[in-house]
Amino acid sequence: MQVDQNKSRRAVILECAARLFREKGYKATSMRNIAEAVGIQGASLYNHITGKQEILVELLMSIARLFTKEMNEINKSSLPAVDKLKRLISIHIRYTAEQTDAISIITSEWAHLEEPTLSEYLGLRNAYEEKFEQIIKECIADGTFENVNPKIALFSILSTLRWLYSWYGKQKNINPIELEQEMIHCLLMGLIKR
Amino acid sequence: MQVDQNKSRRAVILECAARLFREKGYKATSMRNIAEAVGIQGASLYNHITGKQEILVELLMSIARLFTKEMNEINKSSLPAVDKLKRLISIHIRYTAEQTDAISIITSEWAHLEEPTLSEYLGLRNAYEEKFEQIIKECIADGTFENVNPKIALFSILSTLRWLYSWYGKQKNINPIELEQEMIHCLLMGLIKR
DNA sequence: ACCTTTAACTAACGTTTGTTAGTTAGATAT
DNA sequence: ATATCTAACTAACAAACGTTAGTTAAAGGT
Repeated sequence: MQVDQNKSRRAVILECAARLFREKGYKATSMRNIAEAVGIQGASLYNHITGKQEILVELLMSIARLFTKEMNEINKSSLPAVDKLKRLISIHIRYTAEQTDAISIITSEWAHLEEPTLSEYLGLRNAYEEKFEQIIKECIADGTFENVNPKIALFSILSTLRWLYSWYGKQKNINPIELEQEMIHCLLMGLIKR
Repeated sequence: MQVDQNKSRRAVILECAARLFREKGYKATSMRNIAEAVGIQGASLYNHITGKQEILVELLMSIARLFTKEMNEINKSSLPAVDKLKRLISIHIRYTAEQTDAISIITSEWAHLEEPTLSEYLGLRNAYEEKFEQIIKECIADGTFENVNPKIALFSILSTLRWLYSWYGKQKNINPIELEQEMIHCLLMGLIKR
């Protein structure tokens, strides 16, 4: 029994599917498209996965759980709230660079999840956003931020981080460290008290 | 000949299609879905439109041309660059409120455009982004903004404005005027020299 | 040497897709 | 009154879809 090769084959399928889902979207990508990218026949995919939806679930939920875990670890720390935000920005940039395809899918294809996974995903997302907002409120409460509307600040920061993938990679002459510094500046400096 | 009713029927189809494209995506929305929303049979749609792609083209390009026109008018004015940015933010918020479905589609479904319309759309979008970036550069040149990376500032602002639709409307207790003020604050204050 | 497992294959299924063809009832124009 | 036009209908098409069934060749275990 070659568990190792089995797993790697499955990983290749997930990888190819992620790339195609990103390029064409979930619905526009057929099982035969994915199979062709892997180099096998469409029906052969079913030796490794139970169906198309399972691919989406696996790609999406693994990322969702990753961000949930990171958020929990940050909240366990005793960092000042504004440093928690900087860590979050840093994490978004890192995962966007490392797993661009999967990040792209979680941002733009989550609506194709079927129940009950859809509810599970939305639960994780809402929890993440609420914790994010809570940190922003802390920044206001401890006097670091001006008295901005926390929901608008949250939305402004999160939408930029989520759409990083569509833009990162096209810019050749930006290194990740500069990017991180500039984004912290653009996203947070408007909120910090002067 | 009832041109008026003909036009309104066509408008209803575009409206229903926009809503469905937004809710389920272009590929996941069938012609029969659209027809059902209108209250006719699928095949009857073809008395008013030439096909599914035409609906997407019409919805998308009308918005693209709208933003192109607004950008040109702003650039014709002799406003200070930072006020041009404020006008752009204002315009994005207004159209997002007025035409949420179409705005949603231009942000998330443009990739389903077929050639040659796809190239035409991307041309308009690139021109818009370049003019937007040029205004940011003006703000840096005239000393209003700090010496930030203009591409990162552009991306940060634009992604927030583009994703407004996914978020606006869920927030009951925010009026458009407050939203505009807060967004100008969140998006621009981090850039302005202190 | 024999049995089991793995992972590929071909063939086919029932459904849905976008679209076309042909028809028809009612409104409008002459 | 007759002809034309509009906008709906039913029926059907060919293609593509996700998926299932059954088969086969090779690899691994005993």
